[in-house]
Amino acid sequence: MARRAEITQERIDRAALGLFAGKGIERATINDIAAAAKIAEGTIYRHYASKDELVWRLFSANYRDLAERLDGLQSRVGDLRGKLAVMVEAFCRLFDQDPDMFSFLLLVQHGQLPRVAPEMKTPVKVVATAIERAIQRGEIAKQDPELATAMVFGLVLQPAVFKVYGRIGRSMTELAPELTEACWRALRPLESAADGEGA
Amino acid sequence: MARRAEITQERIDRAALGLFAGKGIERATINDIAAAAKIAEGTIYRHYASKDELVWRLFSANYRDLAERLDGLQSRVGDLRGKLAVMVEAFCRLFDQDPDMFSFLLLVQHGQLPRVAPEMKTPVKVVATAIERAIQRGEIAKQDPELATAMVFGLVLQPAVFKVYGRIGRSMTELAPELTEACWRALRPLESAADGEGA
DNA sequence: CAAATAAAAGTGAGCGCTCACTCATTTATT
DNA sequence: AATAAATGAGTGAGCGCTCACTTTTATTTG
Repeated sequence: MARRAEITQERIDRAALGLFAGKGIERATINDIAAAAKIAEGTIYRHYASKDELVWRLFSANYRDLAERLDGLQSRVGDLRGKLAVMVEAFCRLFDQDPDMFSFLLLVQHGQLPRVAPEMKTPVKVVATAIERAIQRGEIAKQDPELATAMVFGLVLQPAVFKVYGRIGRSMTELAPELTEACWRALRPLESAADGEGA
Repeated sequence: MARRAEITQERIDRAALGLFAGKGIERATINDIAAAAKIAEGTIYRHYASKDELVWRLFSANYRDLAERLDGLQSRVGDLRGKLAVMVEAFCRLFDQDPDMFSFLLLVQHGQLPRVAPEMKTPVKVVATAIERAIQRGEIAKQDPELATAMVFGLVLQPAVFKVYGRIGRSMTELAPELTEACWRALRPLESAADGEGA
């Protein structure tokens, strides 16, 4: 059993995530990470071939995980309004639970996104698919689904960024209903489904 | 006359902006910048005391400039709807004109924002002030102005990010009216001002 | 005006330092 | 005893920055 190694790897991952989120990828050195994880520098290389691989694994695992989670929730609901509600809620809850992870994802996305394989499930694809179907179904107005996806992401991510900078006091979870409402209004729902669920 | 120096400085600025936007601050070396500007490495230090200062000047000058521009336009219009329209339009136009600058601003904001003096005019403050006044005036529903500001920024910036990644084909300028509309809907306008200006 | 002088701008080899990565050795697990 | 895991001093490439020197531009002088 490689129990010892597992524990060590988890310590590395946690330490790295925190440091990356706190001071950025480049400014967090392998030495910093080793110190924070209370292991030796060389040990990190028993678990990862390079710093680059560490960053990539941390990113891709968490990114895929988020996508998987959102997709699981979304698939249990029929209408886009409901899908948005559960996904925004889940995102906000996860953010409040582990802000470091989201700082990290936001921070490295620019460097790592180009690496994601085209077939990988991503949060963007999950939301985009839900929106496309809602357009076909006539639940929301006809529009560019990519633009609609971008707007939904912006509507949720930017408040998260503001929160990271301390510009917003309330927790993301508290904001979730408002954000869902805002997404819904931005997407120009057509008059047919049940309206009037706002706070 | 220091004409020569001016030209050189502009070459440095342009080269740096492009490289920073393209490969990130840390991965763009002073050597890269000098090569792209077709000058010697040491010359850069006749104009900037350090790489850090170069980054900061590039950021703060452009950031302040954007704020100034938005504020100038915004002040000529009375209602929030109109203010948003001109600001979003201007932002989109500037983005299309110089995408590198926006990639750069988006990229470095995390590192540089903590440095901005509290009294400095920023795009965020300009928009936030306009929204606060519109709430007081009863033009839009009562709500957290910081959250509203975040939503407006997300609604415009995230499509810009998508555009940078090639997920959106149309130019930002083309999208401006749609984005303004989306902001307006997200902000929950109260029924009183003239509606029906959409595309 | 040209020649002489001063000042500014540009150059690039080299320096010091940081940091990702290695490896011979030690410690823990089976 | 054998294998796996951890250690940390050591290594060298890469980078920001310096500085002695050259070239260009501006100013002064006869």
